[in-house]
Amino acid sequence: MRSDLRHIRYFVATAEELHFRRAAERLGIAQPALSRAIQALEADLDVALFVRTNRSVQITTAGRVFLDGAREIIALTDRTMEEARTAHDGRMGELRIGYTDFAIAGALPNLLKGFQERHARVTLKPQHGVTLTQIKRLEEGQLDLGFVTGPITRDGFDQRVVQSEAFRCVVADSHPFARRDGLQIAELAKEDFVHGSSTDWQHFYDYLLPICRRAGFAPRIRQEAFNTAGILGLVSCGMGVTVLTERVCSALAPGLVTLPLLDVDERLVTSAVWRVDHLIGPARHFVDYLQDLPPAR
Amino acid sequence: MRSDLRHIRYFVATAEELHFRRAAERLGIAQPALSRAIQALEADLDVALFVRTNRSVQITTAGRVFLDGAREIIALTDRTMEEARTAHDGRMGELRIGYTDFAIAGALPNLLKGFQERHARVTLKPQHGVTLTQIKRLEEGQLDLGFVTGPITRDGFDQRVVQSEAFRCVVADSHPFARRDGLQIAELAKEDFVHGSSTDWQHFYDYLLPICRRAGFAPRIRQEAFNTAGILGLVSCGMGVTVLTERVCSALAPGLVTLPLLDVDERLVTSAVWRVDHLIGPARHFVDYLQDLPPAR
DNA sequence: TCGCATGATGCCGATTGGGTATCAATATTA
DNA sequence: TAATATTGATACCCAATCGGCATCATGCGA
Repeated sequence: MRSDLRHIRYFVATAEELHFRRAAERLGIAQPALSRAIQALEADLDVALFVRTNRSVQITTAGRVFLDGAREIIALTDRTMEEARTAHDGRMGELRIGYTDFAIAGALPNLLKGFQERHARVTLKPQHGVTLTQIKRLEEGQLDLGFVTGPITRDGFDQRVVQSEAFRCVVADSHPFARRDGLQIAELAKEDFVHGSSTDWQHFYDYLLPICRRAGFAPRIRQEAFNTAGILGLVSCGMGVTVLTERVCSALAPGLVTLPLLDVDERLVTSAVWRVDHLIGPARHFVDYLQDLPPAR
Repeated sequence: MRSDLRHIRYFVATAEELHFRRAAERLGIAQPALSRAIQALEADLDVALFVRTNRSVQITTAGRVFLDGAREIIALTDRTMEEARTAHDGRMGELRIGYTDFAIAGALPNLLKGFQERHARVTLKPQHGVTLTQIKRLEEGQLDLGFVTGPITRDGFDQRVVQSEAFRCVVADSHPFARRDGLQIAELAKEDFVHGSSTDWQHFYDYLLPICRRAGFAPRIRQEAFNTAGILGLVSCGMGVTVLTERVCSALAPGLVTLPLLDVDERLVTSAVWRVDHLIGPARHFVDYLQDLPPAR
């Protein structure tokens, strides 16, 4: 026999009443059942918790020690269950959010702030990851929500567009293009490019390549960096040019110039994505929050 | 269905393994039983704790919240049970000890100190009480051990003598008797006596009276006080004389003189007493400790 | 002495817990 | 592509546990 919460609840009532019939009434059971339950608990512990006669019930020293712990166990159990329910209905718990460089440079900070103001008991856990990594982690249940590049069409996933950005060319301020107001994409054909690492930035490259192809060239990538900050650093050193999006370019360090690509209408979309079968707890509230926002421009 | 510790243990194992067959093996039950138990727990909570396919088991946000609490509940339960056992076998817990003025002025402090050195996890709870009060509280289970005056012969009680004291007369240093080396009890016949309150000191009076009666008088009590300190205070103010015991008199304040009663052979005994049916936990260890001491002189 | 109060025990039926067998769905392998 | 393996869920059945009613044993008070 393993002692259960039932036994512990029966014990607390008996310890408080010190009278088996009254304790049984309080518990809504018959006195013999209570008598046997306490005996079973004592047998399991191999400890006398009460000294009883047919006239009186007294609690032992061990019983008093057990009573302190028993009250804590019950309180902790009730609290744990209540917190699980609260987490289930989304009012508390962790929300693991993945984000790309484009998301964190754009709409995401304000989204997180707005949501956090509405759900103070939810703990946001932002985790950087490129799009493909986020998708994998969503599948594995390691992320609740992702902010990724481009529309995602995948079974079991749903999404909502949260931002849409024009492409921009970034050059060093010493570059001949720096004094221009804008460029045609074809003018980059002979330039050295700086880009992200071939594994992590494959997804972004798959958006950039068709744009260049239409102008008759493939970007000649001479340098790779790990993230946008690294890319921009290499560009400002004159190692080449790059193409990023308007939000990433909106707060440039000195030494860099951003140029519109006048003949490029394509935009880079950032979407919030989630697994439909995992939309429970705080994630459900976040998606509700997103749906209530005006559409992204 | 009320969730039980069994469910909580099953849940923790499942949350740690994230695989029902392996968790069931670890718990020593069949996988279908585990499946059903987790479902029952989820139904009770009305919370999804896992997202399961036939390929994978993932824990939900609510599941993770519940896991934190579940681990605490199990640890607290195990600890509480262990402490109850420890208290039962006497290694820890409270020991409620009653004492008289005679006990605390005599052997008791050293006894408590000696026991405490041997049983550091036991908390001693000394509580002053006159003999009759202590007996009542032992019967009610409010005390574990008493240090009372005189031999106690009462069904269900056992005892051991811990000290034995001669009677002494105490007078103010301005009293004519103060320059004497000793007295006969009959010399007190005409004196005003200071004694304890008639209710609380009845038990002591029942020892004193036969001694005076044998010398042909009953003490003429003119003043009452609540305890020995009060009695001695009144005596030092010249309000009368008193008869106490040697230990209480051993550290007198200025203004008081102690005189042996040369023809009184009776001694006042202080005994440790306990209920035989209540000799469990730390009380048992204390009594063992007393039995190991040399007999009281 | 009798009546009452109180915890323990006996007997029985209902409910719960667990095992084996099987199913449904998916992934892997040949 | 078909066969096989894996995995959680469900069906059926039996054993164990829990709780109720009736009764017993004991002690106290009128």
